[in-house]
Amino acid sequence: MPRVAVGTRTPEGLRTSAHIRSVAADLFYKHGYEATSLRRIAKAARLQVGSLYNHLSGKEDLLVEIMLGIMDDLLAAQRRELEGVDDVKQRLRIFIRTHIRFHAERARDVFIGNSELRALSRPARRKVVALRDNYENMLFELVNELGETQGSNIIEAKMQTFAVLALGGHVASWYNPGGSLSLDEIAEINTRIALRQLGIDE
Amino acid sequence: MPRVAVGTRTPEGLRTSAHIRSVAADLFYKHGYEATSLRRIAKAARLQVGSLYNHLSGKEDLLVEIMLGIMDDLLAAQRRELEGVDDVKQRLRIFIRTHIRFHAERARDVFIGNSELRALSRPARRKVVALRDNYENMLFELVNELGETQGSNIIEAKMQTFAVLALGGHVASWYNPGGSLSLDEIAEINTRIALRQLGIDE
Amino acid sequence: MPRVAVGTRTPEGLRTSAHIRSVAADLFYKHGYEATSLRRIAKAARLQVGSLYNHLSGKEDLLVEIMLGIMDDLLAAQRRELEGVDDVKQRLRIFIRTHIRFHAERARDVFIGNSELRALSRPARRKVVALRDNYENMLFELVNELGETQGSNIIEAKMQTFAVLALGGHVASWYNPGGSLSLDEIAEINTRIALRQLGIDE
Amino acid sequence: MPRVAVGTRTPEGLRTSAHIRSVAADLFYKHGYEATSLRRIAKAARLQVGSLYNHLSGKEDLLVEIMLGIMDDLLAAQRRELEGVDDVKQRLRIFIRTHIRFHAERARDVFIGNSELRALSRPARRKVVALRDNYENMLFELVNELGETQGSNIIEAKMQTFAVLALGGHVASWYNPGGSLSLDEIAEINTRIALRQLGIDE
DNA sequence: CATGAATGAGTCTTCATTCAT
DNA sequence: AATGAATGAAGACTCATTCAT
Repeated sequence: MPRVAVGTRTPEGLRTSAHIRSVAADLFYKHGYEATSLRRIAKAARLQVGSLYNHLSGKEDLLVEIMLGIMDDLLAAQRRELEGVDDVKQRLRIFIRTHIRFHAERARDVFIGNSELRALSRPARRKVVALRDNYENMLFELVNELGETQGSNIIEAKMQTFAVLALGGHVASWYNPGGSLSLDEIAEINTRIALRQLGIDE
Repeated sequence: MPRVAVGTRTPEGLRTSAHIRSVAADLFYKHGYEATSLRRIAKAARLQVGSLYNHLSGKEDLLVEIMLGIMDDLLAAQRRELEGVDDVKQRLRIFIRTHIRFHAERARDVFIGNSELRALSRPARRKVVALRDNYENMLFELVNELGETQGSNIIEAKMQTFAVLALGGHVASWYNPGGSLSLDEIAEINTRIALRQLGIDE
Repeated sequence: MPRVAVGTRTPEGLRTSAHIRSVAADLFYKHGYEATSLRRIAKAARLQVGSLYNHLSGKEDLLVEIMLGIMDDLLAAQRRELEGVDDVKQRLRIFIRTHIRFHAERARDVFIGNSELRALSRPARRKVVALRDNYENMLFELVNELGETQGSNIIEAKMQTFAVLALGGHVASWYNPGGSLSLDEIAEINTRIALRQLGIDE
Repeated sequence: MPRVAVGTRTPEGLRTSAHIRSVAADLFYKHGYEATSLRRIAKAARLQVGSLYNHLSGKEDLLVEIMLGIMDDLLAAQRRELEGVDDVKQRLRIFIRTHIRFHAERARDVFIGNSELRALSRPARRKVVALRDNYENMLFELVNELGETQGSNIIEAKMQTFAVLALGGHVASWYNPGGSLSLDEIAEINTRIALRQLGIDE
């Protein structure tokens, strides 16, 4: 179920709507949600401020859509990649690689997602947090399973889960497509780093 | 050289001044710098907004002081702990433990320091970034030395440096003094996690 | 000459047009003209805001039509009821009863007419005021005639005219079809009250 | 207990505060509450819009203070005038005269009070309505007492109560200090009109 | 030092209206 | 006729900052 905008029925309007969202995400990424005014977004989208309201119901809309969208996509990506894989170690490897890769590929939105949770109103935050907990649990269970089948390697499951997740967030905070390392290289290296934390060093 | 506030000569004023800073840090931590108005700070400090200006020269002051202060303290802590230690592996272990411990103990300010860089004006940001680069280099060099003396363990020095630093930031983002694990336990566990990344598993 | 709307040629359109006006009057009654936006009217009429302009030339249109319409109808009602009656006292009795009854029956529009005069633009206001003066004069002359033929009863013709008219307005402000008194009873009682003011107590 | 403004402690500020309220009442009277913007009020008070907020906590404040103030004063005036008077007919006469006189003397605020009830938020409206019910009851009881002691004169107590109150409102809607009749004359004439409604014609 | 008050630019949002489709 | 989208002005309110007292 795609998250659609308010009152955009024509293809033209749909493009405008998407454009606004893209421009807004850029600005949120660069300056932060609170520091980004609708004026600025409107100007960047070459629109009057009031016109924005044909495409959204309020400033928070823009943030909520980014945050829910990124979590929807992330969960979907993991489910897709993990489908049909049974071996725990293999699932862990895939989960982490997908996690890192996604966090690099979608760095902008992922970064917003990680830094602007506070800016959400309570009900919106609840929804986002639910998805994040969901995601965190997927990894936590894998780490636990790993511990049960390979015992000695796990130091403290919760904290190691956190550490892996944090690595994704950190990659998102500095990844830049024009850098000296390719996306594949970054994914590969950081996957190995994360696996090492879990005691898997190959 | 201690970073002092504007117009705080009397001991009473010094207390007020410190109180304002503490209250401000709490609010920055909870709601973010941009989302925290001077009015809110004034109310929390039981003052009128105008009175704040007897203790600071502007809103940014509060942020700059936190950010420079935390880096000063962090660098000082590392220098103190590392003094007289020569063995690379030992130095690394100490650096990481100090890093994690500091990030838990000073979670509030460290978290602000990590999330509000964007909010700084250019000149202030430059100063803070210089200190952070400085700090990053301390670790980077240790990681490199480790690689040179123990070769095979290092995957990619820069990225592993980042990974360790990120771990501290992440600890700061969830650490809570009332939690089920003690500060020592957290420092210990996360130090082991970080060392593992670097191929040191003991 | 009936006051018709802009661009309502088809029977379907005429119904839409009337529907808008009815919905608008409801909202003006409940929240006042200034506090009622075209958006709200459109939503209540299950239309888009832009579509309203197929049926009216501007927001004021809606108000002007109500206000002129109510005065047209009121004047017409009085002329109809008074036709062929010659006796002054009898004419007065009929005028007042018709006045009260009309103000209860048409409470919604009458109330709008009394409270939103200020909201009209100057030219529109002039037209409405002319009709109201016209109406006021009908009663004023009756009161004067009464005074001339029955002398002592009139205290101050102008003010007593006002008092009677005000009674209608006040009935309109609280009349509710579902109340405990019937329309006939209300008309009867308030007619007696008004006549008493004029010294006619029977 | 006087209803005071927000944050006005200096005599200078108090004067500004009173000035704002006076200017606002004028504009509410002339154009209505909804049609009066804070911009307009600020301009009329020779202030910046933002400065208004040193003297009030929001636009509604201005309205609430007028509406509660007028009812406080009206109730106080009646209590003062009725003090020590026992005879029902005499009390009624005094109540009505005071009612009319007050409605002429304080026409501006009384008119606002009568026309802007809808504009109030629910909690504010409740407070005002409670006072109005209170006042209405004072008269209703007098009318009932009159009916009990002089039977035949009362047609329908509730409606006659309304009629008398409405007369005050109507006087307030047209009274103008520069008119041809003095305040005393207006009070006298309208008191007689109102008493006549109640069957007291002297 | 603290305060109440002022400023002017800014915040998000809503307004009536227009118009191509 | 109806719609989605645009406009530009205006809405109430908050902001960081200044300053006389």
